[in-house]
Amino acid sequence: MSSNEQPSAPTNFIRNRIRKELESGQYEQLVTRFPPEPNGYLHIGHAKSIVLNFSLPREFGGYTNLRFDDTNPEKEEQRYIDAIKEDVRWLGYDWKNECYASNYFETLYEYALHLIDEGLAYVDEQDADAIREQRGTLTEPGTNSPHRDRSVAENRLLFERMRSGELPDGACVLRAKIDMAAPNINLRDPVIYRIRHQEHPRTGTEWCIYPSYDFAHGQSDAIEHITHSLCTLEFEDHRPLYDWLIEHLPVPSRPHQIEFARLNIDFTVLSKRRLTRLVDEGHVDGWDDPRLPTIAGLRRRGFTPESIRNFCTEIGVTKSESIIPFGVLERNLRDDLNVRAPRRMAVLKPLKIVLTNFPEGETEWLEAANHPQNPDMGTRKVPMTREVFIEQDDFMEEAPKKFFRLKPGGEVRLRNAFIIRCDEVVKDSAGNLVELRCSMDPETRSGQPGADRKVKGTIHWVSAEHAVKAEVRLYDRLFKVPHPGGDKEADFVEHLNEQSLEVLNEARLEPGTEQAAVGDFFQFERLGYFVPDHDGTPDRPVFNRAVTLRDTWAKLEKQLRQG
RNA sequence: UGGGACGUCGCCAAGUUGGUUAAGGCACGGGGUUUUGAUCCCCGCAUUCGCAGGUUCGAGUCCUGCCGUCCCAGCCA
Repeated sequence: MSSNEQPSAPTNFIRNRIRKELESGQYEQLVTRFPPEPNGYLHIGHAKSIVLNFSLPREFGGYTNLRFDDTNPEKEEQRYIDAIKEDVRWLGYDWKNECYASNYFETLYEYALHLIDEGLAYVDEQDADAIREQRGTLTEPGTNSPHRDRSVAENRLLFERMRSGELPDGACVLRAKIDMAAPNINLRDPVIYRIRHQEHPRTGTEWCIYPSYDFAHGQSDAIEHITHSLCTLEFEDHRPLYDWLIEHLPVPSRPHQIEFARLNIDFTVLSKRRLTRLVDEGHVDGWDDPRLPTIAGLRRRGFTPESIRNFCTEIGVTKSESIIPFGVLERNLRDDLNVRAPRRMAVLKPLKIVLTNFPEGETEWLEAANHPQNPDMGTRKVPMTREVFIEQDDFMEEAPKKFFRLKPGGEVRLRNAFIIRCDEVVKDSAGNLVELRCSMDPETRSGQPGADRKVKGTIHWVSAEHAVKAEVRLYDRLFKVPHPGGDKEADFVEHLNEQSLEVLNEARLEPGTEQAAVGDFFQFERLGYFVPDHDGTPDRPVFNRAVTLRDTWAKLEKQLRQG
């Protein structure tokens, strides 16, 4: 097994319901669908839906369709269709059928005609404002449209004219005739077709009328013989309409809509509207910006499909709305990469040290394990020379007692090498730290008898002569507040964290690491998990930090600072 | 003030048709191992299920009434 995926899915109300239905023989196989609208990129919230929709049939038998809900050509584009397919595949799922609501436009049109013939739909040529006013309010019933009781023949004629293209946008709509006094506003004669002279990414200019979500979704489910149409809570109020249409139309099957709570994560936004704004207004560098919770962004950041799937399974599926800490997502990445990522050494902010008793001009190749707990991952040789770089953070001139790293006169182990002592701190005339002069204890070299001598700290390093210079990008939360989208007063972009990206230009990698390709991942020991970014070039590698390691010292240090 | 839904430990979340001591994960605290202050391993962590009543031998699970939160008045999905 290449990953450490959780063995069993936790139980949830949808799974329980399906198990019971299967036991009572209500249907022979489970058919679900993942129905994105191609008007933006998929994000981690979609991943929750994807994992649910694909894992259920996988467990109980059946299959999942990928269906593009492409009923609004004003916002939909082919590039989004392509990106969505790539993201679903990357997450590890394969759909049975690639479907499009637009494939059913002709059938849907016939269904509309059927409703008209049954006296259950009518054409209304009032404008949007008039229709809105007649809809009533949350506490007052609506009033009937003056066109509500047109004859079937007239409705047919008008609807055909809508399709013919002779009418401009907004000239009229087709409405289902249900009940203007219904307490559920969705039942107050909802609009089911509107005129849109707009080229569609799939059907081109074939149509100038498009079905609304309500009219297209359930019927598409029925056409595809979807048994369970899983969607988020905000559609709960639409279920009566969903059912009404299914019951009044000659559809080939009877799907059931079940709603679950959408995913919320703190310090980020998870709505396509807001993500689109961040991209369009240039607050981030495209849909795959590593700070974004988009699938493309998470992938570029260094997240693995396994970690995202595990996360989605771990958080569960319920009807209660919750906000998951971003750290939960990060921990899932760590858990996955901890067992799989080869270890390397890299120094983010270099501090030069000279090993005064190490022979000048010489290189010693030391053996280093690629994974401390997994010998199967093998070993590699790392070069040691007289001059090496260590992390600036690993040296303190005036260190607190709990600081286990290097300090004047103190000892520390160089990972995979030997123990050194800091003999001298060299500064320039301005008092800036220039380098450290240290002596090594050759007896403590890894593999030597003296190697078991204990010192408090072990730090990572790279040979100054061999290290490869690289750019390393560190990411922090995109927003400064836990719920950027929940602020009624301020626009969410005002809460953007301007320090969410930190670019390090002086990082040094253990030689060989620069050969890595996009898709590879490493643990840079003591620092975190890093992946090559596609912005990198052979002579200028670029790495993204996906996530840090759990850092107990940082936590302790913070506590000490706060007293 | 209409309709729909939700409310179990700091964060998630199990709790079959009411039946002894309210799963599990994360976080947190303590201890052990460790050449990553990482990982890993132990141990601890809700007399209580939004609140108040009621039914019952027995209720997180049933009833009643409150309280709180979210969604709905697009020719968006």
